[in-house]
Amino acid sequence: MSQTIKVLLAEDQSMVREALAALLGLEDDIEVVAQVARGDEVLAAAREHAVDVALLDIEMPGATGIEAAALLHTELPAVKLVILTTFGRPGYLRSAMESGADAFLVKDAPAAKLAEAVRKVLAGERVIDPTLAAAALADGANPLTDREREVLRAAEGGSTNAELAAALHLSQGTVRNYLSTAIQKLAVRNRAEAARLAREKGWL
Amino acid sequence: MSQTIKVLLAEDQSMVREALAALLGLEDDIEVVAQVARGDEVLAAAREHAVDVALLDIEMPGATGIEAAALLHTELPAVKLVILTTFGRPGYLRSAMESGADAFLVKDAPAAKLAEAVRKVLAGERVIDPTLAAAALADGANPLTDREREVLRAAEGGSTNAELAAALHLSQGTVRNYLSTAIQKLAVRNRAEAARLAREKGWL
DNA sequence: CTCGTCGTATGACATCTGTCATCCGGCACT
DNA sequence: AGTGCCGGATGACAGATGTCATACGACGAG
Repeated sequence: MSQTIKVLLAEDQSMVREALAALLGLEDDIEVVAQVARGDEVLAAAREHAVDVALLDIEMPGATGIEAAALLHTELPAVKLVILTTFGRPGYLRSAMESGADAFLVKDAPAAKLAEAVRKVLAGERVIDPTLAAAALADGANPLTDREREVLRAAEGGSTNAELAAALHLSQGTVRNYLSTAIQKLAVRNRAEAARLAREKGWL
Repeated sequence: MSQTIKVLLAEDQSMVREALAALLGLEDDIEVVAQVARGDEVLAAAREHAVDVALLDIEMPGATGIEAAALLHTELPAVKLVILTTFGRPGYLRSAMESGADAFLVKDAPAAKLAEAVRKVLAGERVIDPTLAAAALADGANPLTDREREVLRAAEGGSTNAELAAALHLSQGTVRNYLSTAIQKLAVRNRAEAARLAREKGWL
Protein backbone atom coordinates (compact mmCIF):
# COMPACT_ATOMS: atom_id res chain seq x y z
CA MET A 1 0.00 0.00 0.00
CA SER A 2 2.81 2.47 0.76
CA GLN A 3 5.11 3.92 -1.87
CA THR A 4 8.73 2.82 -1.95
CA ILE A 5 10.94 4.76 0.42
CA LYS A 6 13.24 7.18 -1.39
CA VAL A 7 16.71 7.22 0.11
CA LEU A 8 19.69 9.52 -0.37
CA LEU A 9 23.09 7.99 0.32
CA ALA A 10 26.02 10.25 1.27
CA GLU A 11 29.36 8.51 1.72
CA ASP A 12 32.71 9.44 0.27
CA GLN A 13 34.20 6.02 -0.41
CA SER A 14 32.67 4.94 -3.72
CA MET A 15 33.07 1.27 -3.13
CA VAL A 16 31.34 1.40 0.23
CA ARG A 17 28.65 3.75 -1.04
CA GLU A 18 27.81 1.61 -4.03
CA ALA A 19 27.93 -1.53 -1.92
CA LEU A 20 25.47 -0.02 0.56
CA ALA A 21 23.29 0.95 -2.38
CA ALA A 22 23.38 -2.65 -3.59
CA LEU A 23 22.44 -3.81 -0.13
CA LEU A 24 19.47 -1.46 0.14
CA GLY A 25 18.51 -2.30 -3.43
CA LEU A 26 17.73 -5.83 -2.27
CA GLU A 27 14.82 -4.50 -0.19
CA ASP A 28 11.70 -4.01 -2.30
CA ASP A 29 10.28 -1.17 -0.25
CA ILE A 30 13.46 0.91 -0.46
CA GLU A 31 14.93 2.73 -3.42
CA VAL A 32 18.23 4.61 -3.43
CA VAL A 33 17.36 7.58 -5.63
CA ALA A 34 20.49 9.66 -5.09
CA GLN A 35 24.13 9.15 -4.15
CA VAL A 36 26.63 11.85 -3.25
CA ALA A 37 30.25 11.70 -2.15
CA ARG A 38 30.49 15.09 -0.45
CA GLY A 39 28.74 16.69 2.48
CA ASP A 40 28.10 19.91 0.61
CA GLU A 41 26.15 18.16 -2.14
CA VAL A 42 23.60 16.64 0.21
CA LEU A 43 21.05 19.44 0.36
CA ALA A 44 20.72 19.96 -3.39
CA ALA A 45 20.41 16.24 -4.06
CA ALA A 46 17.84 15.77 -1.31
CA ARG A 47 15.78 18.61 -2.68
CA GLU A 48 15.99 17.49 -6.30
CA HIS A 49 14.98 13.91 -5.63
CA ALA A 50 12.42 14.64 -2.91
CA VAL A 51 13.91 11.99 -0.65
CA ASP A 52 12.22 10.56 2.42
CA VAL A 53 15.38 9.53 4.26
CA ALA A 54 18.98 10.75 4.10
CA LEU A 55 21.68 8.29 5.06
CA LEU A 56 24.76 10.26 6.02
CA ASP A 57 28.31 9.19 6.73
CA ILE A 58 30.13 11.55 9.12
CA GLU A 59 33.62 11.68 7.64
CA MET A 60 33.19 13.36 4.26
CA PRO A 61 34.89 16.15 2.33
CA GLY A 62 33.01 19.41 1.86
CA ALA A 63 30.99 19.11 5.04
CA THR A 64 30.59 16.41 7.68
CA GLY A 65 27.45 14.32 7.81
CA ILE A 66 26.57 16.13 11.03
CA GLU A 67 26.77 19.51 9.35
CA ALA A 68 24.75 18.20 6.42
CA ALA A 69 22.18 16.84 8.87
CA ALA A 70 21.82 20.21 10.59
CA LEU A 71 21.30 21.90 7.25
CA LEU A 72 18.74 19.35 6.06
CA HIS A 73 16.95 19.59 9.38
CA THR A 74 16.30 23.31 8.97
CA GLU A 75 15.85 23.39 5.19
CA LEU A 76 13.88 20.18 4.64
CA PRO A 77 12.51 19.24 8.05
CA ALA A 78 10.39 16.42 6.63
CA VAL A 79 13.47 14.42 5.63
CA LYS A 80 14.40 11.77 8.17
CA LEU A 81 18.07 11.65 9.07
CA VAL A 82 20.17 8.54 9.62
CA ILE A 83 23.79 9.04 10.60
CA LEU A 84 26.06 6.16 9.66
CA THR A 85 29.61 6.16 10.92
CA THR A 86 32.74 4.10 11.29
CA PHE A 87 33.49 5.44 14.74
CA GLY A 88 31.11 5.08 17.65
CA ARG A 89 32.33 8.21 19.38
CA PRO A 90 30.11 9.50 22.15
CA GLY A 91 30.62 13.11 21.09
CA TYR A 92 29.50 12.27 17.57
CA LEU A 93 26.26 10.81 18.85
CA ARG A 94 25.66 13.88 20.96
CA SER A 95 26.20 16.35 18.13
CA ALA A 96 24.25 14.16 15.71
CA MET A 97 21.26 14.26 18.03
CA GLU A 98 21.65 18.00 18.57
CA SER A 99 21.61 18.55 14.83
CA GLY A 100 18.31 16.71 14.48
CA ALA A 101 19.29 13.15 13.54
CA ASP A 102 16.71 10.42 13.94
CA ALA A 103 19.05 7.45 13.93
CA PHE A 104 22.71 6.81 14.66
CA LEU A 105 24.32 3.62 13.38
CA VAL A 106 27.87 2.38 13.49
CA LYS A 107 29.21 0.49 10.51
CA ASP A 108 30.08 -2.57 12.50
CA ALA A 109 26.44 -3.22 13.31
CA PRO A 110 24.83 -6.02 11.25
CA ALA A 111 23.75 -4.93 7.79
CA ALA A 112 20.12 -5.77 8.52
CA LYS A 113 20.02 -2.86 10.97
CA LEU A 114 20.35 -0.44 8.11
CA ALA A 115 17.09 -1.16 6.30
CA GLU A 116 15.45 -1.59 9.68
CA ALA A 117 16.59 1.87 10.75
CA VAL A 118 15.34 3.41 7.53
CA ARG A 119 11.88 1.96 8.12
CA LYS A 120 11.83 2.90 11.78
CA VAL A 121 12.75 6.55 11.35
CA LEU A 122 10.07 6.84 8.71
CA ALA A 123 7.60 5.49 11.25
CA GLY A 124 8.68 8.26 13.61
CA GLU A 125 10.95 6.14 15.79
CA ARG A 126 14.47 6.97 16.84
CA VAL A 127 17.24 4.41 16.52
CA ILE A 128 20.34 4.58 18.68
CA ASP A 129 22.65 2.02 20.20
CA PRO A 130 21.88 1.96 23.95
CA THR A 131 25.52 1.27 24.88
CA LEU A 132 26.70 4.28 22.95
CA ALA A 133 23.90 6.42 24.35
CA ALA A 134 24.99 5.47 27.86
CA ALA A 135 28.60 6.33 27.04
CA ALA A 136 27.57 9.69 25.64
CA LEU A 137 25.55 10.52 28.73
CA ALA A 138 28.28 9.31 31.08
CA ASP A 139 30.90 11.43 29.37
CA GLY A 140 28.88 14.60 29.66
CA ALA A 141 29.27 17.42 27.22
CA ASN A 142 32.45 18.53 25.55
CA PRO A 143 34.37 20.44 28.25
CA LEU A 144 36.56 22.37 25.82
CA THR A 145 35.94 25.92 24.70
CA ASP A 146 35.95 26.83 21.00
CA ARG A 147 39.48 28.14 21.10
CA GLU A 148 40.82 25.22 23.06
CA ARG A 149 39.32 22.89 20.48
CA GLU A 150 40.83 24.83 17.60
CA VAL A 151 44.27 24.93 19.13
CA LEU A 152 44.17 21.26 20.03
CA ARG A 153 43.03 20.33 16.54
CA ALA A 154 45.85 22.38 15.05
CA ALA A 155 48.35 20.82 17.45
CA GLU A 156 47.45 17.25 16.51
CA GLY A 157 49.87 17.03 13.63
CA GLY A 158 52.86 17.92 15.80
CA SER A 159 53.26 21.61 14.97
CA THR A 160 55.35 23.61 17.41
CA ASN A 161 53.97 26.42 19.55
CA ALA A 162 55.52 29.00 17.27
CA GLU A 163 53.78 27.52 14.22
CA LEU A 164 50.48 27.27 16.03
CA ALA A 165 50.75 30.85 17.19
CA ALA A 166 51.43 32.04 13.65
CA ALA A 167 48.67 29.95 12.12
CA LEU A 168 46.04 31.05 14.64
CA HIS A 169 47.19 34.66 15.04
CA LEU A 170 47.91 34.26 18.72
CA SER A 171 50.92 34.79 20.92
CA GLN A 172 52.98 31.73 21.78
CA GLY A 173 52.12 32.15 25.43
CA THR A 174 48.42 32.09 24.68
CA VAL A 175 48.78 28.90 22.69
CA ARG A 176 50.51 27.35 25.66
CA ASN A 177 47.80 28.54 28.01
CA TYR A 178 45.04 27.01 25.91
CA LEU A 179 46.85 23.73 25.58
CA SER A 180 47.58 23.75 29.28
CA THR A 181 43.93 24.26 30.25
CA ALA A 182 42.84 21.63 27.73
CA ILE A 183 45.34 19.20 29.22
CA GLN A 184 43.96 19.85 32.69
CA LYS A 185 40.33 19.61 31.67
CA LEU A 186 40.98 16.27 30.04
CA ALA A 187 43.09 15.12 32.99
CA VAL A 188 46.02 14.03 30.86
CA ARG A 189 49.69 14.93 30.83
CA ASN A 190 50.55 16.49 27.49
CA ARG A 191 49.09 17.81 24.25
CA ALA A 192 49.42 14.52 22.41
CA GLU A 193 47.37 12.64 24.99
CA ALA A 194 44.89 15.48 25.09
CA ALA A 195 44.47 15.34 21.32
CA ARG A 196 44.13 11.58 21.34
CA LEU A 197 41.47 11.58 24.04
CA ALA A 198 39.48 14.45 22.57
CA ARG A 199 39.55 12.80 19.14
CA GLU A 200 38.42 9.50 20.60
CA LYS A 201 35.51 11.11 22.41
CA GLY A 202 34.45 12.93 19.27
CA TRP A 203 35.18 16.34 20.79
CA LEU A 204 37.38 17.76 18.08
CA MET B 1 31.53 -22.60 -19.34
CA SER B 2 33.57 -21.88 -16.23
CA GLN B 3 32.34 -22.52 -12.71
CA THR B 4 31.34 -19.57 -10.53
CA ILE B 5 34.25 -17.94 -8.76
CA LYS B 6 34.30 -18.72 -5.03
CA VAL B 7 35.22 -15.68 -2.96
CA LEU B 8 36.14 -15.26 0.70
CA LEU B 9 35.43 -11.82 2.20
CA ALA B 10 37.42 -10.66 5.22
CA GLU B 11 36.41 -7.30 6.66
CA ASP B 12 35.68 -6.38 10.26
CA GLN B 13 32.85 -3.91 9.81
CA SER B 14 29.75 -6.07 9.37
CA MET B 15 27.78 -3.50 7.51
CA VAL B 16 30.52 -2.92 4.97
CA ARG B 17 31.27 -6.62 4.68
CA GLU B 18 27.69 -7.59 4.05
CA ALA B 19 27.22 -4.69 1.67
CA LEU B 20 30.24 -5.81 -0.35
CA ALA B 21 28.81 -9.31 -0.36
CA ALA B 22 25.53 -7.95 -1.73
CA LEU B 23 27.47 -6.09 -4.38
CA LEU B 24 29.41 -9.16 -5.48
CA GLY B 25 26.24 -11.21 -5.28
CA LEU B 26 24.88 -9.19 -8.19
CA GLU B 27 27.51 -10.70 -10.48
CA ASP B 28 26.47 -14.09 -11.76
CA ASP B 29 29.95 -15.50 -12.14
CA ILE B 30 30.92 -14.66 -8.54
CA GLU B 31 29.75 -16.26 -5.32
CA VAL B 32 30.74 -15.15 -1.81
CA VAL B 33 31.08 -18.48 -0.07
CA ALA B 34 32.62 -17.31 3.20
CA GLN B 35 32.74 -14.17 5.31
CA VAL B 36 35.00 -13.52 8.29
CA ALA B 37 35.48 -10.51 10.53
CA ARG B 38 38.95 -11.28 11.86
CA GLY B 39 42.33 -11.75 10.25
CA ASP B 40 43.05 -14.90 12.18
CA GLU B 41 39.97 -16.68 10.83
CA VAL B 42 40.95 -16.27 7.20
CA LEU B 43 43.05 -19.38 6.69
CA ALA B 44 40.59 -21.85 8.16
CA ALA B 45 37.68 -20.39 6.22
CA ALA B 46 39.63 -20.34 2.96
CA ARG B 47 40.57 -23.95 3.44
CA GLU B 48 37.11 -25.11 4.42
CA HIS B 49 35.36 -23.49 1.50
CA ALA B 50 38.05 -24.11 -1.11
CA VAL B 51 37.94 -20.52 -2.26
CA ASP B 52 39.45 -19.20 -5.47
CA VAL B 53 39.95 -15.61 -4.36
CA ALA B 54 40.37 -14.02 -0.92
CA LEU B 55 39.32 -10.41 -0.54
CA LEU B 56 41.10 -8.98 2.47
CA ASP B 57 40.70 -5.70 4.31
CA ILE B 58 43.91 -4.52 5.99
CA GLU B 59 42.63 -3.10 9.27
CA MET B 60 41.20 -6.07 11.14
CA PRO B 61 41.44 -7.51 14.65
CA GLY B 62 43.33 -10.76 15.14
CA ALA B 63 45.69 -10.23 12.22
CA THR B 64 45.96 -7.63 9.47
CA GLY B 65 44.90 -8.47 5.94
CA ILE B 66 48.58 -8.34 4.99
CA GLU B 67 49.51 -10.94 7.59
CA ALA B 68 46.57 -13.08 6.49
CA ALA B 69 47.71 -12.73 2.88
CA ALA B 70 51.23 -13.88 3.73
CA LEU B 71 49.85 -16.91 5.52
CA LEU B 72 47.48 -17.82 2.70
CA HIS B 73 50.25 -17.36 0.18
CA THR B 74 52.40 -20.02 1.81
CA GLU B 75 49.63 -22.36 2.98
CA LEU B 76 47.27 -22.18 0.02
CA PRO B 77 49.32 -20.76 -2.84
CA ALA B 78 46.57 -21.36 -5.39
CA VAL B 79 44.30 -18.80 -3.74
CA LYS B 80 44.43 -15.40 -5.43
CA LEU B 81 44.77 -12.47 -3.06
CA VAL B 82 43.02 -9.12 -3.33
CA ILE B 83 43.84 -6.51 -0.69
CA LEU B 84 41.09 -3.96 -0.15
CA THR B 85 41.79 -0.99 2.05
CA THR B 86 40.54 2.38 3.17
CA PHE B 87 43.97 3.95 3.11
CA GLY B 88 46.09 4.14 0.00
CA ARG B 89 49.36 4.14 1.91
CA PRO B 90 52.45 3.44 -0.15
CA GLY B 91 53.95 1.27 2.57
CA TYR B 92 50.82 -0.87 2.64
CA LEU B 93 51.06 -1.51 -1.07
CA ARG B 94 54.70 -2.46 -0.73
CA SER B 95 54.13 -4.94 2.07
CA ALA B 96 51.01 -6.29 0.38
CA MET B 97 53.04 -7.08 -2.72
CA GLU B 98 55.85 -8.57 -0.64
CA SER B 99 53.38 -10.88 1.03
CA GLY B 100 52.14 -12.20 -2.28
CA ALA B 101 49.05 -10.12 -3.05
CA ASP B 102 47.75 -10.12 -6.62
CA ALA B 103 45.66 -6.97 -6.41
CA PHE B 104 45.55 -3.86 -4.27
CA LEU B 105 42.38 -1.77 -4.25
CA VAL B 106 41.41 1.30 -2.25
CA LYS B 107 37.83 1.63 -1.10
CA ASP B 108 37.30 4.90 -2.83
CA ALA B 109 37.72 3.32 -6.23
CA PRO B 110 34.46 2.70 -8.12
CA ALA B 111 32.62 -0.42 -7.04
CA ALA B 112 32.88 -1.95 -10.51
CA LYS B 113 36.63 -2.30 -9.99
CA LEU B 114 36.04 -4.91 -7.36
CA ALA B 115 34.42 -7.61 -9.51
CA GLU B 116 36.80 -6.66 -12.27
CA ALA B 117 39.79 -7.22 -10.00
CA VAL B 118 38.44 -10.58 -8.89
CA ARG B 119 38.18 -11.73 -12.50
CA LYS B 120 41.56 -10.34 -13.45
CA VAL B 121 43.54 -11.95 -10.66
CA LEU B 122 41.92 -15.25 -11.51
CA ALA B 123 43.13 -14.78 -15.07
CA GLY B 124 46.64 -14.32 -13.69
CA GLU B 125 46.75 -10.56 -13.96
CA ARG B 126 47.85 -8.16 -11.28
CA VAL B 127 45.76 -5.14 -10.40
CA ILE B 128 47.28 -2.07 -8.81
CA ASP B 129 46.60 1.63 -9.00
CA PRO B 130 49.46 3.15 -11.06
CA THR B 131 49.47 6.37 -9.04
CA LEU B 132 49.89 4.49 -5.82
CA ALA B 133 52.53 2.24 -7.33
CA ALA B 134 54.50 5.31 -8.37
CA ALA B 135 54.21 6.76 -4.89
CA ALA B 136 55.39 3.52 -3.33
CA LEU B 137 58.40 3.38 -5.61
CA ALA B 138 59.21 7.05 -5.11
CA ASP B 139 59.10 6.74 -1.33
CA GLY B 140 61.52 3.86 -1.28
CA ALA B 141 61.50 1.32 1.49
CA ASN B 142 60.74 1.93 5.13
CA PRO B 143 63.86 3.63 6.53
CA LEU B 144 63.14 2.78 10.16
CA THR B 145 64.69 -0.10 12.05
CA ASP B 146 62.49 -2.54 14.00
CA ARG B 147 63.15 -0.85 17.31
CA GLU B 148 62.61 2.62 15.96
CA ARG B 149 59.27 1.51 14.61
CA GLU B 150 58.26 -0.04 17.90
CA VAL B 151 59.20 3.01 19.91
CA LEU B 152 57.48 5.36 17.49
CA ARG B 153 54.35 3.24 17.52
CA ALA B 154 54.33 3.26 21.31
CA ALA B 155 54.92 7.00 21.38
CA GLU B 156 51.95 7.79 19.15
CA GLY B 157 49.45 7.97 21.98
CA GLY B 158 51.41 10.66 23.81
CA SER B 159 53.18 8.56 26.44
CA THR B 160 56.16 10.21 28.11
CA ASN B 161 59.70 8.92 27.75
CA ALA B 162 59.56 7.39 31.22
CA GLU B 163 56.44 5.39 30.32
CA LEU B 164 57.89 4.29 27.02
CA ALA B 165 61.09 3.20 28.72
CA ALA B 166 59.15 1.15 31.26
CA ALA B 167 56.84 -0.39 28.65
CA LEU B 168 59.66 -1.38 26.32
CA HIS B 169 62.25 -2.31 28.97
CA LEU B 170 64.68 0.34 27.85
CA SER B 171 66.43 3.24 29.50
CA GLN B 172 64.91 6.67 29.04
CA GLY B 173 67.98 7.80 27.19
CA THR B 174 67.71 4.97 24.70
CA VAL B 175 64.10 5.82 24.01
CA ARG B 176 65.17 9.37 23.29
CA ASN B 177 67.94 8.19 21.01
CA TYR B 178 65.60 6.02 18.95
CA LEU B 179 63.05 8.76 18.65
CA SER B 180 65.79 11.20 17.73
CA THR B 181 67.13 9.03 14.93
CA ALA B 182 63.60 8.34 13.67
CA ILE B 183 62.93 12.08 13.64
CA GLN B 184 66.08 12.66 11.60
CA LYS B 185 65.42 9.83 9.16
CA LEU B 186 61.96 11.17 8.49
CA ALA B 187 63.24 14.73 8.28
CA VAL B 188 60.70 16.13 10.71
CA ARG B 189 60.98 18.11 13.91
CA ASN B 190 59.44 16.09 16.72
CA ARG B 191 57.98 12.71 17.64
CA ALA B 192 54.42 13.72 16.83
CA GLU B 193 55.30 14.69 13.27
CA ALA B 194 57.42 11.57 12.92
CA ALA B 195 54.52 9.38 14.03
CA ARG B 196 52.10 11.17 11.73
CA LEU B 197 54.36 10.82 8.70
CA ALA B 198 55.28 7.20 9.33
CA ARG B 199 51.61 6.33 9.85
CA GLU B 200 50.65 8.09 6.64
CA LYS B 201 53.29 6.27 4.64
CA GLY B 202 52.19 2.94 6.07
CA TRP B 203 55.50 2.41 7.84
CA LEU B 204 54.23 1.68 11.31
C1' DC C 1 25.62 46.29 38.52
C1' DT C 2 28.32 42.39 39.62
C1' DC C 3 29.93 37.81 38.88
C1' DG C 4 31.72 34.31 36.07
C1' DT C 5 33.56 32.87 31.80
C1' DC C 6 35.95 33.49 27.56
C1' DG C 7 39.66 35.21 24.72
C1' DT C 8 44.03 37.20 24.96
C1' DA C 9 48.50 38.33 26.88
C1' DT C 10 52.98 38.44 29.85
C1' DG C 11 56.80 36.63 32.75
C1' DA C 12 59.00 33.19 35.62
C1' DC C 13 59.85 28.64 36.61
C1' DA C 14 60.37 23.49 36.31
C1' DT C 15 60.34 19.70 33.51
C1' DC C 16 60.39 17.21 29.17
C1' DT C 17 62.32 16.61 24.62
C1' DG C 18 65.71 16.50 21.07
C1' DT C 19 70.74 16.50 19.87
C1' DC C 20 75.28 15.11 20.15
C1' DA C 21 79.48 12.71 21.43
C1' DT C 22 80.83 8.55 23.04
C1' DC C 23 80.83 3.98 24.51
C1' DC C 24 79.96 -1.38 24.44
C1' DG C 25 78.79 -6.11 22.50
C1' DG C 26 76.97 -8.78 18.74
C1' DC C 27 76.68 -9.94 14.14
C1' DA C 28 77.13 -9.86 9.06
C1' DC C 29 79.85 -8.98 5.11
C1' DT C 30 84.49 -8.53 2.83
C1' DA D 1 90.94 -8.88 10.80
C1' DG D 2 88.51 -4.96 9.84
C1' DT D 3 84.25 -2.24 8.72
C1' DG D 4 79.80 -1.11 9.51
C1' DC D 5 75.16 -1.57 11.29
C1' DC D 6 71.99 -2.63 15.07
C1' DG D 7 70.51 -2.71 19.85
C1' DG D 8 71.54 -0.61 24.02
C1' DA D 9 73.42 2.88 27.28
C1' DT D 10 75.38 7.46 29.54
C1' DG D 11 75.96 12.45 30.25
C1' DA D 12 75.67 17.22 28.94
C1' DC D 13 73.38 20.82 26.80
C1' DA D 14 69.82 23.77 24.35
C1' DG D 15 65.37 24.44 23.29
C1' DA D 16 60.40 23.26 23.63
C1' DT D 17 56.62 22.42 26.62
C1' DG D 18 53.64 22.71 30.70
C1' DT D 19 52.37 25.37 35.01
C1' DC D 20 51.14 29.23 37.57
C1' DA D 21 50.05 33.93 38.90
C1' DT D 22 48.36 37.83 37.09
C1' DA D 23 46.16 41.12 34.12
C1' DC D 24 42.53 43.34 30.96
C1' DG D 25 38.33 43.94 28.01
C1' DA D 26 34.06 41.81 26.34
C1' DC D 27 29.88 39.68 27.24
C1' DG D 28 25.95 37.15 29.29
C1' DA D 29 23.33 35.72 33.50
C1' DG D 30 21.59 37.11 37.64
